[in-house]
Amino acid sequence: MPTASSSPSADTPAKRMRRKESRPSELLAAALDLFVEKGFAATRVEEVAQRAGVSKGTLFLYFPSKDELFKAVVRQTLAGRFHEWSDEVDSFTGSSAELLHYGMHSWWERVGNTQASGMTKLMLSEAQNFPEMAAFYQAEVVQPYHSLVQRILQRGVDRGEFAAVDLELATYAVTAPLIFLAMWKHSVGTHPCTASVLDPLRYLDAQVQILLNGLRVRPAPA
Amino acid sequence: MPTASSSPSADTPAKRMRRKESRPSELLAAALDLFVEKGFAATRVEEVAQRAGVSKGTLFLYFPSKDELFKAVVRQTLAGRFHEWSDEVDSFTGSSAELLHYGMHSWWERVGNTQASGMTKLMLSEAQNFPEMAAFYQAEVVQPYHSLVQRILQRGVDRGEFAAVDLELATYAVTAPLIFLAMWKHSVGTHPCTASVLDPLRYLDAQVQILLNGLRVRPAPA
Amino acid sequence: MPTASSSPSADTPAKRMRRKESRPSELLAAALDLFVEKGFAATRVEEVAQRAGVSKGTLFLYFPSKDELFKAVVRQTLAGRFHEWSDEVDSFTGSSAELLHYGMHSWWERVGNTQASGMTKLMLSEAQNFPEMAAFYQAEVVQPYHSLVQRILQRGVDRGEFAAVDLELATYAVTAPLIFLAMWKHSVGTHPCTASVLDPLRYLDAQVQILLNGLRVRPAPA
Amino acid sequence: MPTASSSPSADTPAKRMRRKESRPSELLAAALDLFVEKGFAATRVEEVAQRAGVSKGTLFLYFPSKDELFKAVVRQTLAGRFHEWSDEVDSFTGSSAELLHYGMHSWWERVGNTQASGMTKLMLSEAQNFPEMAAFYQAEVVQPYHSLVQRILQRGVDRGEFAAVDLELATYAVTAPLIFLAMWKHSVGTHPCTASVLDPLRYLDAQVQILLNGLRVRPAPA
DNA sequence: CATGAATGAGGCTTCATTCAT
DNA sequence: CATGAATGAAGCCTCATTCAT
Repeated sequence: MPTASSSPSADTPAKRMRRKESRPSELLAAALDLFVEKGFAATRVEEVAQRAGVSKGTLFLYFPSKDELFKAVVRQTLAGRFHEWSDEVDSFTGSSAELLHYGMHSWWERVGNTQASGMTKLMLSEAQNFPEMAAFYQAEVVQPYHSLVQRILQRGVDRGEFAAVDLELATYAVTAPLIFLAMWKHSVGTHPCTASVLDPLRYLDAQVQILLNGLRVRPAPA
Repeated sequence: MPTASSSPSADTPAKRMRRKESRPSELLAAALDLFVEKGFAATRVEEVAQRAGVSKGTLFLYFPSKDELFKAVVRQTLAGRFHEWSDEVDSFTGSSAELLHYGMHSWWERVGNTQASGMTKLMLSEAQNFPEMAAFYQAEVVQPYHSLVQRILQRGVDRGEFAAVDLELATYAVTAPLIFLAMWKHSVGTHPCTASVLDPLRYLDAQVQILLNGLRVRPAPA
Repeated sequence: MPTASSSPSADTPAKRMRRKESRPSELLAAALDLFVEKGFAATRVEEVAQRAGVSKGTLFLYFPSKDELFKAVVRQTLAGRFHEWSDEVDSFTGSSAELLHYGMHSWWERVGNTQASGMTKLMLSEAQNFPEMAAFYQAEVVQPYHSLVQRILQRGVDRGEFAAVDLELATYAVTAPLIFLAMWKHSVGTHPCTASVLDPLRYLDAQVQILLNGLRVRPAPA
Repeated sequence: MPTASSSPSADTPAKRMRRKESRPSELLAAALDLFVEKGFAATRVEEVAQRAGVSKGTLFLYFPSKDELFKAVVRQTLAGRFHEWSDEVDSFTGSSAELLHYGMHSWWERVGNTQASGMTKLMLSEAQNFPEMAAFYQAEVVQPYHSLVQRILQRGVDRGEFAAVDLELATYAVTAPLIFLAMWKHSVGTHPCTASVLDPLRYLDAQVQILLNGLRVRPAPA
């Protein structure tokens, strides 16, 4: 340890360099928080930069505009998680009722109860102003999600566990409570006075039960 | 009365028409459209005025600020319709299953399938930025709605038609598809490519069925 | 009194007609009050109209613009009073010291302690923005005033009552306390906390005494 | 160090010069000029910015609003100079008559004959519209000034140089010519035709003489 | 690369002025 | 003549974006 060259002395660019790689993701995380919290228009880029610990100008080194920052947030938050979930469905060994229950609770744990669900709200709210983004969201998020749910339902039908209902409608039936929870969490759910009224987990359990009743679930044939 | 030639018919290009009586509602209608379409922040007051056929300054003769215009839209669109609906519930003579079906389809006809549902989306999206407005919405819209649904469900329970489920959760179960439809209609539903995928009426029917199954509806005791 | 034709029945234009003549002066009075109270820019024409009991449009029937209204106020308030005062000086029979005392107290009673002094303040404040008006004020008010004061002083000198001072400077010495009182009355003097600190009449008395001392007043030679 | 060629000399037309340090004072100077010249309401912030050589937005980096800019001008121009003046009074060794003469001429050199006297005019003119500002001005400018003048007069009385007059009134007698000069300089005094009529220094000399006569000045007792 | 001072288009709001009734 | 609803230019202020350092 001859010289303490690694210590961040006054002008050492070490600190900057060290974090250069992570700057975009830090900015995206800050932007996600603020967009979800305040909406797109009400969020100022300077706030995003501050929360990410950089200056306003730096943000524009990584994202050419506020619009592009928004698109990047959507892409990062929602892309590339369906592959993993699809594998889980494929390798699931329990009953389809259990799979449906597992899937919906998984969604809550991994999406609904995280900032990611804020993006759902954000897309639904601001999609109109970003047609390009809406198309992207439709193709990269809505469609994969839809397929995934349909595969779960089809599995139940194929195995004789679910009645042969209209899969399209049933998919929406699954989706509605998730949308509802996402919206609830990020709107009225943020007010303390109303926050304790709805227990999301109990609500999800009840929804699964209703859905299964609606699907006239039967035990897997022996 | 062959031709009402003296009436200032619709297409009259006359400027400076004096119609103080109808201005507020025209402005509110224009504002509703644009707020729903583009969100609060992205809507410019000049656009609202233009769509209402007046100049920017005229808007401020009737609403002291953009915020107040927004509040007025909320009031006009959502408040004060629950009294009528409450009466309908009181005087309903059919089964509670029919009442639930009727209520949800009524909502679709009178709210969901109109611009009014856009305000639901808007409130959920922008409420954070208007704490005062959020409180108003909670008190004047959410609470009355909640009470109304609970009364329907309680009626079924009291008459032995519905199982004695958790009314709070059941209310959310009723609400979720409505929220879903409202969000769907005003986001992805506006794109032609996706518009035909979901038939709201069939979806509602299916939801009612699922709910009734979930509530283990039984025929009214003979 | 055969028929009560003079009673102001519903649509009788009598009331309007009766006051048509006085409209301009009512508007000028209202404008004077408000201009003095709030300044030119901060006074809205609608306020002036309201205080005069007419509508905004009516004001523009009598004055083509807010600027012209201001000019009219200046003209009306300050024109044609010097002739009367000049006569008073001519016919004054007492000593010149008494004349100076009388003149300054007269000014307070007729100008300083009325809204007219507000115009002094107003001209001093806003003259820059109305070069034309400033010239008018200079010619129609300042010059006549100046002449009047100089005649009083000259009278004292001619009669051996005042020392033969620089009349120009002496005129300003007379003027300063009047300007001071006018400004004081319409600025800090309006606040209750400071209003009672200065008694204008005592202040004027003291000023006259100082002036007379300064002019080394001597009794008129026997 | 023959030539400082690298320094950004005065005439550099470069835009986006970064001079955070000097911006506030440049803006304050520009604002002072314009406020004095045109009044508060008639001065547009963009004018102030232009005169300071910056853009509209830059002004708002340093002052959060036009009102605050005005307050800052008042603070910088008038407050915080009384301490220095108070010291001068304490350490003055001449007669009280000389002190009075010195004080009034000092005022002319340091305030009356500078833009600072424009703020006096401005406060008197616009104070009504800024109650908060008026209170600040009263506390930070009027009161200290008043105390200072009274101390000068009291010194003369204590030393037997001045008659024991009403100090309150005497203070106003001292103040009136200063107010008069300030108003005169910034209203009619700006017009060339009238500018040469009054020589402020001679006027002040005459006023001092009148005051001293009025105070029945006597030589300091031997 | 990073900074943050500077920019200026654009939004909300006011209000003098117009004009159909 | 009188009204007051309507207009639109103009002002204050914000903030996404740029760029000299």
